[in-house]
Amino acid sequence: MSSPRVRFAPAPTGFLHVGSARTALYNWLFARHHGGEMVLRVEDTDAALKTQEYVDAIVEPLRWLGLDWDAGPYFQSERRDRHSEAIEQLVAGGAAYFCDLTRAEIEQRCEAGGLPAGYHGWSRDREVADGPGVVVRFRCPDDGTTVVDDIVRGRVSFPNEPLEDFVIRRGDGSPTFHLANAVDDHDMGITHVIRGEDLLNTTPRVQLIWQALGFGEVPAYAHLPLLVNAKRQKLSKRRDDVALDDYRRRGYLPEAMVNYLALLGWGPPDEVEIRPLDEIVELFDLDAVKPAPAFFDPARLDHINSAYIKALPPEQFAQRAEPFLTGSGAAWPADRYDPDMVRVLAGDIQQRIVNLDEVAGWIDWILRPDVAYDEKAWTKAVVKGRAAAQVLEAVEARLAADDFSSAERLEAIVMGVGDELTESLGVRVRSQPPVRVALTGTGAGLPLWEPMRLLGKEETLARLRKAMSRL
RNA sequence: GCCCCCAUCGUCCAGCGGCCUAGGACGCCGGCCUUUCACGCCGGUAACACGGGUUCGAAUCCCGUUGGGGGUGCCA
Repeated sequence: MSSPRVRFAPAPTGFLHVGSARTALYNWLFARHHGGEMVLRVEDTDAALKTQEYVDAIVEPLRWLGLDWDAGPYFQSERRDRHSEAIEQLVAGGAAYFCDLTRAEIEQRCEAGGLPAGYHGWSRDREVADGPGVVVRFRCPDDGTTVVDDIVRGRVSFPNEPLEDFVIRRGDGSPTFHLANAVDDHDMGITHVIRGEDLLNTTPRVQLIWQALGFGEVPAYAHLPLLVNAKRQKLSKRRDDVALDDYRRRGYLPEAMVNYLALLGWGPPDEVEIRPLDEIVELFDLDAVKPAPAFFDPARLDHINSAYIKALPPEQFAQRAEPFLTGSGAAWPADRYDPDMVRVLAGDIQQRIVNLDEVAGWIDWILRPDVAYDEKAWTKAVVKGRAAAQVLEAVEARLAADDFSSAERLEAIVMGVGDELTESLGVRVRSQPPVRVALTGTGAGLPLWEPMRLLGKEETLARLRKAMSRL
């Protein structure tokens, strides 16, 4: 294939939808695989949406994912003159005409004529003059078929008959997206239009405009399967988690997100699903994309994210977790946070979390000045724990003589107390549970010894004494 | 209503006429490991929607049915 040129053309809605992100990714993968180019074009036919905030809401998530583009961002709203020119050309050639019927009038006529709802070509020969509030409609063929050759779906035929003469210029003079789409795709030299299946039905209109404008051969089309929720409905802002940025905030890694998104509608031939992006670029192609809708499965995303988190070197893990530990929402004094602590504990934390926002839950007991006891754990390990008081007392005494320079030695000391009491009392005594609850407040957590060393001698002894006094 | 799309384990993907008593992954279940919680490892569960064709042979091709979804705007 000779250097394709694709475009990602989102509407500015204030956030980037995961479905849009998938579309952007597939465009990007296709362009990169074939050594082509990608254009970013913001479909702001409504110019009011062209604010920095709305543009950032598209651009930043794309950058976060690691997707770049070779041209743009272009703005549809900046091409208004060119669109008007195309509309004039269509009107002059008779392919489009003016219409002054309002929504209410159209309804009235339908009712009066017993027709199904919609516009039925009434203004075609009324010779309406242009003016404020007047729209331009495209004259659709009354019969025949429009054929869309789709890379994912094969040949799709649409009868022209049910197509109404649709609006290509609104009453305020702005172009609608069908018109702008055809003109922009043509002018920008787009060779492949890759987008969601929800737009498949609009393709005949765009192609009809394309032909009427004398643009020649239409681009190749590829309509990607929709991303759906558990009920198999198209993901929607109202009922589903669709904002890509929310996933970032919840601690998903961009490389995991991109990897997962690539797998919705496509799979590598060798069945190795978790792999670096450059390998996906190499293996990806549009003709291998599956046409059926794909469920955006949070459980699977979690699995992939946890795999990426586990693979992070300690240094990097600490670095990437930092934003989740230093925010204003942190439940500890800022000066207690130490990036080196996370680096040291990285391995133990990594195997226990799915998202970066879970890091805090494993180490907050070290960072918080006070222990928050989980009463159930306290009761089980300390109140009902065998010889718990003796364990705490002995551990405190021996730890007081240690310098806390070695986690291994701390482990030997605590476990040794358990073994000795087991021997002297003749029953199995577990020393770890009461110590763990005394220090962390909970019954389960990271392997205790390294964190204990990090917590420090003074703090450790204080917490042990506090637990003893609480008994 | 009309138009369009889709249909392999619960989910995602493999299979593009014989290699399929249908493969991988997630999930789920069971076991091993483990003096916390996890990780890890091993094993198991589970699908070609249905009915007709075509063919020596169909999960794979065709038609229909059923089911699901999308579209039907002066949104994109």
